[in-house]
Amino acid sequence: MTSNTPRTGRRRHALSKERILQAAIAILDEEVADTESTGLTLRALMARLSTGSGAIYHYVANMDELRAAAADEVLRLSFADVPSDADTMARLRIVAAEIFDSLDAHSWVGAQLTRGAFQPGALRIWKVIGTELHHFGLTGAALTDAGSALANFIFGSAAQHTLTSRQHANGTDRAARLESVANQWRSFDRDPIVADIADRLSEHDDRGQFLAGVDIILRGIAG
Amino acid sequence: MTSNTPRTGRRRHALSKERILQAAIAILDEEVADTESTGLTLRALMARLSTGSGAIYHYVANMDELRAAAADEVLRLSFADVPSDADTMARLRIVAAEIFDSLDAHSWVGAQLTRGAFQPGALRIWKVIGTELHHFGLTGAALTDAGSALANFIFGSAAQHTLTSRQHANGTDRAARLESVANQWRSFDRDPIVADIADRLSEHDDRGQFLAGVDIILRGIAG
DNA sequence: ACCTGAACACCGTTCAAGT
DNA sequence: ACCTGAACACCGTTCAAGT
Repeated sequence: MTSNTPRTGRRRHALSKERILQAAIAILDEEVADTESTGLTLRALMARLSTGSGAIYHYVANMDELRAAAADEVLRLSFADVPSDADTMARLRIVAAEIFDSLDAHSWVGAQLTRGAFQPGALRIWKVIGTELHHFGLTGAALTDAGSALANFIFGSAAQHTLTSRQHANGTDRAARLESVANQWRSFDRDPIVADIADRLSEHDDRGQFLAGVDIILRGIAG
Repeated sequence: MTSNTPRTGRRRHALSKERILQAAIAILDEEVADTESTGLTLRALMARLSTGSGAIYHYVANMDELRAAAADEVLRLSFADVPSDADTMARLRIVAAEIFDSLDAHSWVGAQLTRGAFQPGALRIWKVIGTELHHFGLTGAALTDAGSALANFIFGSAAQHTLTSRQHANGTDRAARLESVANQWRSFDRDPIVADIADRLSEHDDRGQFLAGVDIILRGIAG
């Protein structure tokens, strides 16, 4: 950012928390292989930054905190421009769509949000929802009940969506992956209702289903 | 089950998938310490069953599959008695409450349901919800939209609830843990809306909030 | 202060060998 | 068929040592 480190022509890229965070995001974005990827690994981070473990631990408390920070960073960038003129419900719909697109572009974020311990990304989502619902006029238990309905739906959708996210392997495409999940369901349980759900799963549009869910909940809140 | 292995008076407890599953559940139920527990470990399983790794791998494909099966088993037992006379919405409320109580009694299940790969427990929940919504008269996209709203809300709530579940450490009680989470939120973000949510978090009743969320979604579906 | 890298205490999984 | 347990290829984290 600032114009120091003018020494070496090809500067040594001094380490920083910010640089580590960006490297972590880059690795996680690339890591999405057809196989169940290992995710972000300290050793992968060391290789990319060509440094040792001690250097990284000088800036980061531990790997879990780094993973949580990476997910939060992706979400932070996703709340770009919510028009202030729209009404609350319309704004919540826009925010939800932004979150979905962000999760879809970075398939690992959904899984990260429901990992143990404190997740700043989850708090970020809670905050934007809570703010809008407050503007809508809700307070107290009505606000937290409505907020938890919407936030937990988003967390659950996010975690599920990690399995079928767009940005996955180069080899297998989304349709093939959806069909494979559907087949798993069908072979695991022969019940016709499961077959029905599996049929729709393999043909269906995740984004549309997510937004339909948001609308159901907003209707339940307003109604 | 059958009356064989009559040889040794103190029978050697022949290994089986069922016995491994029960041991895994027992370990996970006990593992809930104040510290972020490691969860189920192959070596812990070996110690409890006093056997080697090869013996376990003879019955189980891998640890992830075992963890998924353990969560599914807990959920299977939770759908005890749903009265057939009640109407669909009432039955869905009862089913949701049963799921919550199950998650609350086994704090690890919530986190497990949103882990990678195929989760039979998630399919089980989808199935019971889908069946009820089908009885209600929904089909096609209306059914999957409503089902995903309810199912994903449950998955998200489950994952969040793992952090504050009743059956946790012996030392720290639920109230203290909730207060600590609330403090983490407050110190992470000074925004008054966050403080508001944190206040209610530390005093509030998870079960009531969960059921309120279910009611909001059911209202959105019916409305 | 910042960085290196060996060492440690763990993981899950495999597999030759026993019965 | 069922089980044993050493060996392997990984993890995240710590820390004495360098600059």
